[in-house]
Amino acid sequence: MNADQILDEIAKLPEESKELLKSKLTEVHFPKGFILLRANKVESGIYFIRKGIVRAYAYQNDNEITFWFGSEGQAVISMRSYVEGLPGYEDIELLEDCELLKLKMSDLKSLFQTDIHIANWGRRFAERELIRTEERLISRQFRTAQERYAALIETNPDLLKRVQLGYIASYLGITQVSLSRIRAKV
Amino acid sequence: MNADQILDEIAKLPEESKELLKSKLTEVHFPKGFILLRANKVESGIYFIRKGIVRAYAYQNDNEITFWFGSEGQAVISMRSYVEGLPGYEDIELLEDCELLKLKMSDLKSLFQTDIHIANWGRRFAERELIRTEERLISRQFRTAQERYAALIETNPDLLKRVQLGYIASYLGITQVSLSRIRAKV
DNA sequence: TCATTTTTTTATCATTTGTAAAAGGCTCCC
DNA sequence: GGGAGCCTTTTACAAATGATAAAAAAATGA
Repeated sequence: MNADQILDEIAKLPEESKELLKSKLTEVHFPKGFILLRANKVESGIYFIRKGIVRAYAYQNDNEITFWFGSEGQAVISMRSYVEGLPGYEDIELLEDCELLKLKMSDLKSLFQTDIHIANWGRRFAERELIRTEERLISRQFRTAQERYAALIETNPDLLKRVQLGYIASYLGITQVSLSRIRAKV
Repeated sequence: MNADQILDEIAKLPEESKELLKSKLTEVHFPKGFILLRANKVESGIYFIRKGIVRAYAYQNDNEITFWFGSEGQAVISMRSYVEGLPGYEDIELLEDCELLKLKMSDLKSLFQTDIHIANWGRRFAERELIRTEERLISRQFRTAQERYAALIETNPDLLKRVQLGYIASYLGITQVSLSRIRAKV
């Protein structure tokens, strides 16, 4: 996935604004296992995934909980750092070798002040993330673990092939043993 | 709560832009029990709560699930209508007589195209809602029902006084019986 | 390829949570 | 003051999920 595709997917931009935004992107590569963002740290960058898959996780007491997966086209970002300037709660780990586009939050935020198209692009970005987050919340509140697993297979069959079941169980909010039981039933 | 307070709380606006936005607000009153937004309908308005408390709920099979409460200062909005132009999943019911400020999405969206300050205000609005939603999701994924109840008392003691426990149990993702058990323990 | 490590499944038991039904409280209105 | 209706709590039982341990399967690396 290239920069144009990623930016356009969020919201169409006039050519001039898009070039402006693209000029702030730099390509970076990191290997599988690399920790891209750190919990309890104010992060200053946003990354867009050109290739690869990542997970966000945090600790509750002593056990690690995976609560997000990102793959091609998605933005890797500590929302708390981005929106509130506070340390985030999540580590982001690369589950494959990744090609990423890096954007400094400070660059983006100055563009917001001077280019109305980019300000609206940023608005669309937040709105899309909001809808995604709301859908995850509703899925969690309304569906049983079994239904959530079925929905995941439906909407994101890739994930099952690329991510180990322990992480998926954690994402679904159940133990790996429970996920195994669910898989055995179906 | 007045319009200035509500708008400023989301993000500061230059006086001129603020007056522009305020000129699009109209005050409306509805009684307790009124259904402000309807599920499966594309909604065209945003409401800000001056006074009162409301809940969002939806149906899963035959049982109703409350998944959001809004009170003074908060925006009542079908995010799916607002962001994607699609029918929302939620009914919004007023739990008290309410004083609301109504804003047409169409008015807001044209201001986004012409006033960069309002575009950034709209961006901040989405970002703040995003953080709130993310926090609810994380609370749900990381905390037990008992911890979520304790957190609710801590951060929102008002709610307990203004909303009946059946709705709160549903919001916490447990049955009213379970909530009773939790309350008995503490 | 074989040995080692990691991941997934299976089995058992303990705990939590849900369902259904009953009882107790509270409020409102006549 | 006393019902009627709604809200909340309690109880008993059933179902689902978690914890732990161990076996089986798959992946990794020398």
